[in-house]
Amino acid sequence: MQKSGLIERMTRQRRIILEEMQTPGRHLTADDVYERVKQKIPNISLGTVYRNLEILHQAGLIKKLTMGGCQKKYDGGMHRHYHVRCIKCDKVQDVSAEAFQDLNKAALHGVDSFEIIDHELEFIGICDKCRVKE
Amino acid sequence: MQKSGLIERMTRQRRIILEEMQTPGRHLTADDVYERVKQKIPNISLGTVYRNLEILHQAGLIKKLTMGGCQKKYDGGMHRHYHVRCIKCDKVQDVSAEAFQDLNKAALHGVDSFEIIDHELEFIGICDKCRVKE
DNA sequence: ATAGATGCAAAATGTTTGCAAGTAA
DNA sequence: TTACTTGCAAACATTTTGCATCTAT
Repeated sequence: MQKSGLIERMTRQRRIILEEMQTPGRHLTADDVYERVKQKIPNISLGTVYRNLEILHQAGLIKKLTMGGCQKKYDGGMHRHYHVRCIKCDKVQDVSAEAFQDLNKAALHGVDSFEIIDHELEFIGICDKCRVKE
Repeated sequence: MQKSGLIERMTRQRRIILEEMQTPGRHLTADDVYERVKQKIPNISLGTVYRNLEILHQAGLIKKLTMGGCQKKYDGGMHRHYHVRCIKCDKVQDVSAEAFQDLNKAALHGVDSFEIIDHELEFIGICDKCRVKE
């Protein structure tokens, strides 16, 4: 992870969303964040949460996780970890990410009760065009 | 990848969807599949496509890709490859998956014009509970 | 002062579901 | 024959957007 942009304005909403993301609770959906922030700013709108999560993500301050499903999840944490997802019931379990030469085999050591079948790996970066625009 | 179940009935719709998935075109959305299959079965419904993609996925015959965005994509291909996604514009490019000790560094060799920032890795498997049910 | 941010509500997008009719085994 | 599958349409869930107002710089 690395910084790749700066926030122009730090509004109350944005600051509190960021603070909320930096606490240990992980894998928050936009709606999770909305519910949490609402306790401090009762009239914040869900649209604002979405807009800010995207901005914070693009600034490199939080991660946007794909997590297999449709609903995106956001993670303000820094420590690297992976996930196993059950092909049948969609249950997700964390995998500690250490020394993985043979990825599938290594995953077995970080997880119990899962039969590993496959994995998906996606790199995140900035393409030429967008780098120029910055 | 591996087989992990069998299809009970092979309807015309299911067979043609599967055939369509086995051609080289990759990263098809449900709607892409719908459009293609409609050329052979004009009155097929989108719901049927969704239902069958899920069934084929659970049978281990096709992969369901997360791909970062909300829209799920399906891949009938067998050869392993990864993706780079631009954090800004969401452009996706394939990465050939060979010898990657240091994953981010290795990705650089499979891709041009991207600045790699991070990656997401997700394992897919079957959990205890679901294995028992089978 | 003003570019950017907000709240609200409506729209767009993607996916799932209930049901009556149809079909593979 | 019958349990599974289909097409259709409506329902759902999630995310995005337009706009008038507000606010951090």
